[in-house]
This record gives sequence, structure tokens and C-alpha cells, in this order.
Amino acid sequence: MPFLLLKDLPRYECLLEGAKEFPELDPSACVAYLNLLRTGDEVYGVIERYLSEHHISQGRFSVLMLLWRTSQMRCGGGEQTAENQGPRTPAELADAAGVTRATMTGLVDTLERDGLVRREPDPNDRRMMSVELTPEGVTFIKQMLPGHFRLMAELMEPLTEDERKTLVGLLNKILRHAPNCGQTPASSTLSN
Amino acid sequence: MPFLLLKDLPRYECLLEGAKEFPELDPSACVAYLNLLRTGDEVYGVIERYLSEHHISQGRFSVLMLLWRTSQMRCGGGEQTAENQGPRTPAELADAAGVTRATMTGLVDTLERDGLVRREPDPNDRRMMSVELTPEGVTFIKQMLPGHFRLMAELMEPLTEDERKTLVGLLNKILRHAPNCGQTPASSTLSN
DNA sequence: GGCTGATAGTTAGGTAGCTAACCATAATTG
DNA sequence: CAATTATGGTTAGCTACCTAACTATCAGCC
Repeated sequence: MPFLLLKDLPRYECLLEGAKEFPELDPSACVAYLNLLRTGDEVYGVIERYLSEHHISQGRFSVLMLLWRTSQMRCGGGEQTAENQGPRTPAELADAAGVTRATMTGLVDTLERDGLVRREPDPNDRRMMSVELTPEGVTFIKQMLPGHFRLMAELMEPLTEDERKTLVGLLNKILRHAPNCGQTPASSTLSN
Repeated sequence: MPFLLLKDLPRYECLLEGAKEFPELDPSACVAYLNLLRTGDEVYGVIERYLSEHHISQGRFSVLMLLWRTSQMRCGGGEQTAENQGPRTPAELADAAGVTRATMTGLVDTLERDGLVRREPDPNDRRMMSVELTPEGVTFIKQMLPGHFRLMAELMEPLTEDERKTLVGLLNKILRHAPNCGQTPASSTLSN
């Protein structure tokens, strides 16, 4: 899963040099940005390697996890309404996964091809399909999840609990601000 | 640029609940991992929106930046050897960008199609092409870079200089450890 | 009931990533 | 020198993502 990040991050001195020509260049912001993406890329790649050894991609795995959560919610007892049953139609899955319905069609296609999910027509609305884990899919996800969680734990092992909290706090500062970025000033750059 | 991350990150209580069934699940590690990816995803998306408004993808933009850096190195004077000229063949570009040669072929194809780069045969090695920015490509990258840097600065604006240093330090701890992850124990999970 | 607008899932076409294979060329070995 | 190995760039086929368009169905309105 490459970002086409430059494999060797630019050294800080190079960024200082660049700042001479581009006053908009803030070296420490660049360093933070590139390190954030690079680290994300790297950890994502580690998980992806684990999954690909078992012939599944991150995307397909996420669909299985969403469906598994849905099936767990059904087994959890209590009041079940449409809102808290978890995603099960292609549109709901796409929304939860942050991709388009068209993309979800393809993902469910290959999962169905491999026998991990099945599609059923919705009895109440003829436009809709319902996607469910097959028994094989349940077995597969249950086998994969321990290793997946173990790998996540291993990736974060270098950080103490306090450091993790610090990291999450800083990330959330960025995350909350990100949607506001680039709304007006950057769009007018080309009117130089 | 979706990771197929779950759009709504699981709440900490859900992770605690999950830890009952999966002893391998470390809740704070999960939170840190998911927040890292989610934030990276979000900031990447902001830059991507800026670029797509100008009809270019992150990948193609990175190729242009690599080539621009190469051309700058040539103009920098001093001793020029093959090693410090910067990437210019498809293989060198692919290596620097962290993608395969096959992928780079496609990227250069569309950049050439749009008149931003040109391919020249290498005079010394008949297997090789040399990829260079066209004047149009130079103009384009120069127009784009100020806005690109401004956006990076804007994204990191919520953090102070100290916080940025802290973030980078924590990220580097993870980054250095990541290549060691998943080497032996996770592979044996399926022998449960 | 008929019409209009909205929704769901899929298809088509494009880009971007991969692997494997291919052909041409260069380098190495005996 | 001939054979073998290595390298470079591209192609083919696959998956994953997008947008736009399509068909079928549903919902709302008059």
C-alpha cells in the first residue's frame, strides 16, 4: 500500500534550503506531516503482509469485520432495531467502510466468490441485498482476529501507555482540524 | 484515499469488551493504531483534494517532485556523479517512490500523455529510458508547490513546535520497530 | 392511480497498485 | 566467444478505488 511517499524522507537541512525558495514551506510542519504518513504507511504495510499471507486484503478483511460485528450484535440480545443491528446491505457497508457503493460491489463479489459471504435479497425492499458471513467466513475471521490484534499490539509496543495517550491526543488535534484545511486560501494559489 | 478504515472508530469500551474474548487485544494499542491510520488517512485526503482540483494525483505529483529535484540538482553546480543526480530512469523513480517498475510505467504514461514529462532513450544503455520534466511540467510543479507546502503547514498548525517534535519522536519509535513486527509469532496463529 | 424524485446495486471506464512474464540489452562466467 | 545471469521497461491480468450512468424499486405527492 504505497503512498508514493519518497522512500528516503528529505533531511531537515534540505527543507530549510527549500524554504528559501518557497516561503510557504514550514520545515517542522513538513517533517511532522511526512513522518505521520510514513509511519502510517509502514504499520499499514505490516498488517497488510499478515493478511496477504492468508490471501486477503485490508479492504476485504474490513468488510468481514463489519459483518462479524453485525452478527455479534444480533447475538447480543436486548432490543434490536434497524439502527443498531450494524451494517449489512452493500450501501451500509460502503458507508461504514468509507468507500463508494460501486467499490463495495467489487469487494463483496470477491468475498462471495471465495465463499466467505453470501448475498440474500432483502424481504422488505426489493432494491436491497443483505450480505452475511457464511460459516466459512465466521471461521476465517475468528482465526484471523487473534493474530491481527497481536500484530497491532506488537506495532505499538515501543510506546508506553502514557506515550500512547500523548500520541492519540496529538493525532486528535490534527484530526479535528483537518476538515477545515484547504477550504479557501490554497484554491487561489494558481492565480499567481 | 480510503483505507477502508471504519469511519467511526470503535469506542474504548467496545475494545474492552472485545478484550474479554480476545486476550491478544490490547485496547490502548488498538486506539493508537487506529487513530494513527485514521489521522494519516484524513490528512492525506486533504492534500489529495487540493491536487485533484488541479487534475493530478498524489502519485503523479510525487513523480513530478522527484524529477524536479533531479533537475534542481543538475542546476546546483559542483561535481555531478551518477549517484547524486537524482532519479531519472523509470527504475530509479520507482525505487525512490517505493512502487514497482510496472506501476511507474503507468504513471509516466499518463504524465507523458498530459505533456508534463517526456521520455528520452538513454545514450549509454539501450535498455534504459530517461524521464524528464517538460517546460510545461516545470511550470506546473512550480505553481503547485506553494499551495502544497501551505496546506502541509495548515494541517500541522494545531500543534506547537514542541508538540511536533514530540509527535515525530513517538512516530519514529514506532517506525523503527515496525519492520521487526510479525516476523515469527503471528505467522503461527493459525495452528491454534 | 400516475407521476416525479430518491434510493439501491451494478456496470463501464479510468487510474493506481500488485505479480508474473516477456523481450531487449548488458554484464558475468568459463 | 558462447552461454548464462542480471537488468530495464513494458505488457497482461488481477484487485481496489473512483465517477458517471444505468435499471429496478421505493417513497411521496397530487
